[in-house]
Amino acid sequence: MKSEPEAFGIDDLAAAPGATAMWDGVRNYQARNLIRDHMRPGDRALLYHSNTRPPGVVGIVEVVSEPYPDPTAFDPDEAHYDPKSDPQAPRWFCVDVRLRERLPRQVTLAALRACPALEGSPLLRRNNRLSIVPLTGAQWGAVLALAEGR
DNA sequence: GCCAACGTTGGC
DNA sequence: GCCAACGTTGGC
Repeated sequence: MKSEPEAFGIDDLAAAPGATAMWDGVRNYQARNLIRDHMRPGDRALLYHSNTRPPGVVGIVEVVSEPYPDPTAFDPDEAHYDPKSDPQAPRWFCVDVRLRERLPRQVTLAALRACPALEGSPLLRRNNRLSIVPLTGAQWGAVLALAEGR
């Protein structure tokens, strides 16, 4: 799960009550489908900081809610307001996530690119604009191995 | 339904 | 700050 730390990063999540926050604002259909159709309580995800120097994976979060309609889509005062999302037929979904741990050290995009086990991951596709990408178990393990310096 | 214009993302 | 990629919009 990708976010810009300037907007909402691992420090913001850590500072939230219960280290838990609503992962809102996803406005991409592919990412929406991943949330709505695949995320369930207990699932874990890597937290990735984008648009920062250096970009990379910084922590592990846990999904702690079922997917539910993103309330920020209904609120004209919200930056991600979408008048086309009808509360009766919500277009956008979110989940609540809780910070489980900060990685002992950030796994930079450069390190991810240099890791053979991650070759072909959608995360590393050039100009990846998906804010949520799926990982295989092997890829998950490879990222954690990098974080632990193995 | 096509496609050009436009806006956004995000690495560098 | 630049720029490539790509999703979205809207005129036709």
